[in-house]
Amino acid sequence: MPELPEVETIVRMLIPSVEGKRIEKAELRLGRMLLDMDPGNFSSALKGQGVSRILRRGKYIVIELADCSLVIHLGMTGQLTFSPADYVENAGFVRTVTGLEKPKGVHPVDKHTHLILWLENGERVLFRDPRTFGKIFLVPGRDWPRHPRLSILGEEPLELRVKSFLKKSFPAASARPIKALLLDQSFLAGVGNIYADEALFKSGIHPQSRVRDLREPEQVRLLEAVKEVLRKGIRNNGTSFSDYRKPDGTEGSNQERLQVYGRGGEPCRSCRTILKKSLVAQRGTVHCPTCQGKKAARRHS
DNA sequence: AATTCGCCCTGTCGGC
DNA sequence: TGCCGACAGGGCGAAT
Repeated sequence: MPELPEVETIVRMLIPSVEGKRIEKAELRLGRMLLDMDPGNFSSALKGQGVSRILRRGKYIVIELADCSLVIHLGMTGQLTFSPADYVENAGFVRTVTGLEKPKGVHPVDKHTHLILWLENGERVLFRDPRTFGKIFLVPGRDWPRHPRLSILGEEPLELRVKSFLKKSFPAASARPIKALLLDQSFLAGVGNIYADEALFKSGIHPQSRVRDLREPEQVRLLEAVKEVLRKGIRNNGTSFSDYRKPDGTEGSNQERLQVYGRGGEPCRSCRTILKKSLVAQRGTVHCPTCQGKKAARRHS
């Protein structure tokens, strides 16, 4: 599922090929992906607009245009790809510098392709989402930070200073499991199930620990771990555990470097204990009973 | 007021 | 082999 590192990777890779270009036509193929707007109005609002800036806020992709902003959330299985002018739809083979090859990368337009932004010269931005948990909406001008979906977002994990953030925003009396807090987008914007489990493992904290039971050193360790696993995710171009793809259609590589997510029943890479899968805050959760137990907490202090 | 629950959706996988 | 239920889960609005 696309979380902060995946969305950041997509944005960084889209910028060089899309910023500064003009949208000739917007083709919305599944109306219910669009929020609060008539699909016809949407297409006419986008037509002819230049892309001035592409950025990320939490897990949202913001595409600023001349007089409105197109906001996209990829949900669980959303993909945003760039299809170059010479991309051949459904071609069995394409001619490349090394000869005839099957086209790689960008997924052809299929029944899961819900939005096509046609740029000049036949270039396209494709939004594809098999499970349709994604969302598309339009915000007037550059006012997207005040849109209800974005205004509730907490701080950007990679921009905050840990100590002052904790002082200001850590709900020290909360009885919630710490993992629920990490997933709460009004606390931190952009952390999802993968990086929450990875950060808890890295800091040696049990996902079910109550927020109020974490002492300051643990809080600091956890937030530093969040930043580290997110930066590592970005370095590796995101985690292609299932559907996530980069804008060129290829996979990231962070899935090869995960310590716990998706590894329930396998041995811990650190201590060989069998990793335990459970349900925490209604989310599938994997942790190491040894590295993230009470004894581990003492070991870290 | 804080927290949990139910729902949306479809491809994939394991069991029989 | 084929069918079917379980599962994956982000975020919102309702329920507790």
